[in-house]
Amino acid sequence: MTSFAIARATSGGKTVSPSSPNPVKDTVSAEELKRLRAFSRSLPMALLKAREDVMAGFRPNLRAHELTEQQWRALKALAQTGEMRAGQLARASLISMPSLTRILRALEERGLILRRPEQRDQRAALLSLTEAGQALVVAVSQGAEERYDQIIAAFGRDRLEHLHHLLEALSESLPR
Amino acid sequence: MTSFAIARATSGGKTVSPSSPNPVKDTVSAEELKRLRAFSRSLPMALLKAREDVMAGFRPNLRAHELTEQQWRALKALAQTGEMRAGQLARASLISMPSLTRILRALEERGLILRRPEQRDQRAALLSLTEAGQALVVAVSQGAEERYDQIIAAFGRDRLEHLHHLLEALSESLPR
DNA sequence: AGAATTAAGTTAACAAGTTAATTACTAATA
DNA sequence: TATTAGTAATTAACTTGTTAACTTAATTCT
Repeated sequence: MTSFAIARATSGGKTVSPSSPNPVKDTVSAEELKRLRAFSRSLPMALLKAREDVMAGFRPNLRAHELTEQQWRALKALAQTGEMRAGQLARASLISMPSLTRILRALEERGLILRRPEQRDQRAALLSLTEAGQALVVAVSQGAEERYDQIIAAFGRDRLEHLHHLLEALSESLPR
Repeated sequence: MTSFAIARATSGGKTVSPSSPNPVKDTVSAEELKRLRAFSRSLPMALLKAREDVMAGFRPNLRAHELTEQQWRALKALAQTGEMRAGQLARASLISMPSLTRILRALEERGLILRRPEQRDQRAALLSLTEAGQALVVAVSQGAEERYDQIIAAFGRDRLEHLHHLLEALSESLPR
């Protein structure tokens, strides 16, 4: 409705009409704006929306255990790999080092993880789950698997597998 | 391939050996922990990683224009749809209302958007791009399209299309 | 060995996500 | 009409993402 159309300085359209009080500007017509790539074809948006929709089903379970999504990712990675350094954990859980520092502080205060210095490299610290941390991971995992069953039932196991493969191929095909 | 049986801490493991000084606890063996769903099969993680990898190619362009990712999403949605209310914009750009409030404040201070009250509903405000905002969207879009060309070249147009369809189907198939 | 360089983590500052509470207005109902 | 319920947007409090600067320890180089 609203036409934010004015004049187009760059393209060869008609010149500013004599009655126009404004000089030529870098303005864009509404038509031009709508010719831009639609949001529906934005890959980052599509990935974000899919992730939001999927996570919506997991959040209640995490909340019930007083865990944020990122805290859960860190615990899960430690459970799967065992004792590891902060840098490793950051890469495994897709959490940046500054965020991880804060998250580990919270998990440590809750008694879910342990840190112990490494002999070889005094800069590094080795991280691992406490028994309470291990028990929590198991408990949360049970709830999470139920959600996975829902997703598989609704979306189909084969399509889910296919999606995983496509996503992996996408990441690998991208430069960098 | 991988078997995704859940580790069951509560059920039938062996009982505490007589030599064990500890009473029965909710402990979990390392074996059990590693039987948990692998991160590689976590759909939220796969979507997050793919999105990160894709966005990595867009960020330099955004930074060059002093825009955060979310500011860009808001501007882009306004460009595509035209004047709209905050609630609409929040849904279109996948930004929560509290975040959007802050983002709009920043964009307004930079002179990229306008707000005007709506007659019918005095609570609502109508948002639109200023001419500067329109020009910025066009400029950023040009850089973004170059990245899309890279992605298509590396991943393939047909696979990209296929991925879009799968993601849409996933969102629609999920409950809620 | 001593100086410069590199690496692992932390801290700082600001933007954004999440949940809950609030404000201001509109719609619905008695 | 007055009361109640609902809606749009903002604010508040806390956690996380992002970039850059900084600290400390290990490595390299002369």
